[in-house]
Amino acid sequence: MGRQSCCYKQKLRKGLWSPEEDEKLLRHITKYGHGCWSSIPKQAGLQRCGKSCRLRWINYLRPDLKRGTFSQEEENLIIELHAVLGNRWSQIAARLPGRTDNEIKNLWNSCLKKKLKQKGIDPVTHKPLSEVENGEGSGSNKPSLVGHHPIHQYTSPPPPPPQLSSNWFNPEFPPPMTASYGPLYYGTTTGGSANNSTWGLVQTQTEEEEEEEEEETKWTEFLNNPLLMAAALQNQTPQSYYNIEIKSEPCYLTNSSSSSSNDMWWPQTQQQQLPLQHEPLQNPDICGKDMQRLTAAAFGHI
DNA sequence: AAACCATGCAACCGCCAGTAG
DNA sequence: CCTACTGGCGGTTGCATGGTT
Repeated sequence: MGRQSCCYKQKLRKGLWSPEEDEKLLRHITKYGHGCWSSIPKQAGLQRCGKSCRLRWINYLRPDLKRGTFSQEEENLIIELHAVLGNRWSQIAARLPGRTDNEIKNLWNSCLKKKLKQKGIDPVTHKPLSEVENGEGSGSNKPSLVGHHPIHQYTSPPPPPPQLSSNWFNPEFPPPMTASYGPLYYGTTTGGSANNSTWGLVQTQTEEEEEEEEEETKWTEFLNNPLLMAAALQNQTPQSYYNIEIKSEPCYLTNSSSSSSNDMWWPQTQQQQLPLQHEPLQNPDICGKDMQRLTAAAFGHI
């Protein structure tokens, strides 16, 4: 309410982009790279703010964007990643080549949420709705762990769950409510190939509340002890964590020292960018920046 | 045919973190 | 240290479009 946007202050254009504006921006970035976004509008002859240009480029003009409807696999992946990352759209988008965080966010809000509800799953907690309803007012004032799932669930997965990722929209999903299901976990089945890594629901042991409390203490300890975390991270296979990492922006700008007019910014191919199964684990990141800081601390970078 | 409604999507807003001066 | 600036992110809004009454 209080303050005006940058566009207002500078009397800049707002609203939908015209094809002419698109062309100007595209031509400019193609030729010079984006460099400093705030200076782009001037250089490109646009009556827009830098932020607006950046958004337009990222969400619409980028040449590596995959337009069109989401495949079933993509939808499933988004749901699975959302269970772990919560609303960290940019990190989710980093796992889906050619998709933007905005696109994914829109899909989630307009479509996937509904689908999950229809399946009886709470889109926020990813637990069965019945459980969520019952759980309310049960005296548990603990903050939701969605998007902040304890790392040990990934490093030491329980036995393979009954449901795998591809079953999200099976007619038989969700499974019969005979058991209580906790947060999603990701794990690698023992003795199998790396391809046996699966997502699934953790069966919680509601009767063991003491143990739960102990687990929570361990988790707090874990978070507060970078060395423990670092050890866990180092034990990861590339498939663990689903290769979740700090947003891996496609590299549009090469090292300025080696840049030429031809190689300065064009995006990597999708294959280079992120084949889930082949990319080595470089920046495992379950809890985003916080985790990054902690792991950095663990390795003595802080 | 017109009015109304629902939906999807593009873009804006405001906040935050990082960084340069 | 402090401040201003910038880029990035998630939440939200508003418009266009298609479907329904």
